[in-house]
Amino acid sequence: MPELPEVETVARGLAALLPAPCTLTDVQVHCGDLRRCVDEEKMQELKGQPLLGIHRRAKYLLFEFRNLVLINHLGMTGSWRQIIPGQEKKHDHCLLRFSNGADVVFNDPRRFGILEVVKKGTEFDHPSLKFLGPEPLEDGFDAEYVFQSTRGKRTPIKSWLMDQRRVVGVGNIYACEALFRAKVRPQRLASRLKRNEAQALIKGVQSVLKQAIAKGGTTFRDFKQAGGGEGEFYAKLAVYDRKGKPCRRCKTSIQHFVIAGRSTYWCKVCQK
DNA sequence: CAAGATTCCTGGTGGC
DNA sequence: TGCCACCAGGAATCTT
Repeated sequence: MPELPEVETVARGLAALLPAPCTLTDVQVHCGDLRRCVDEEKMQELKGQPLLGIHRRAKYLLFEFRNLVLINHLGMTGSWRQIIPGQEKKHDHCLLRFSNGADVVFNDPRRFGILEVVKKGTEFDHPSLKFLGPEPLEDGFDAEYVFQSTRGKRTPIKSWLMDQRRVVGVGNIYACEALFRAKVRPQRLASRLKRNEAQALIKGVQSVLKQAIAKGGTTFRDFKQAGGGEGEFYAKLAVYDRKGKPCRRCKTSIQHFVIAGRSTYWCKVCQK
């Protein structure tokens, strides 16, 4: 599922397909019924705009054009791929044609994705982006921040980690993996996190995200890179989707239960 | 007010 | 083999 490493991988893949200078020459919205209905008129305003860059903020992709920004969220099953005309598939929602000859298509079977055009400069005022927490791989996500902002929070640390207002980009898979690396049980209340554990958690989050980016993300069922390739981090997972399998550290059987409706995996020996 | 539950959606899977 | 219940989960919305 697209979390930070997967979205970063897609951003890099698209940037490679669409190097500057590159202008959007055509927009086709085939089926705009995503989580929020795609505003086709606004999408058409992108036509003729030079593409200046493709960036990631949290789990959002930002296509920066001269005057406008296309905000895209992959949801659960969103993917971009390059096609040659006539190669459209089921669940292709939108096609972007560029002056370098590249046609890229957004496909999303489960339709949890978002495509929205906003004026450049207003993208971070968008309700979906306005209240996002710090990037986990940038300054601001440090032990002091984690320790202070978990005080008084009577929610499991795993839920805290997945709350995009606290820190962005961490979803179910990497929350499980980061907590394993930090040796902290996912069900521990955030308020009970000690200072040294906050430090360990940061290290766990950052190390797993960096390694996953290096492997092109994790393909679990759906995720595809911009080129259609699969992420190779699945083989490196320590706990996620490993119920009953031996812990890579201590050989104890990996446990599975549900926290806040989300599948959770952990080692009862390694994590305290 | 915060935190948990529910909702959206489709394809893949496992059980019978 | 066919059918069907169930599961996957990011984020918005609802409920407690």
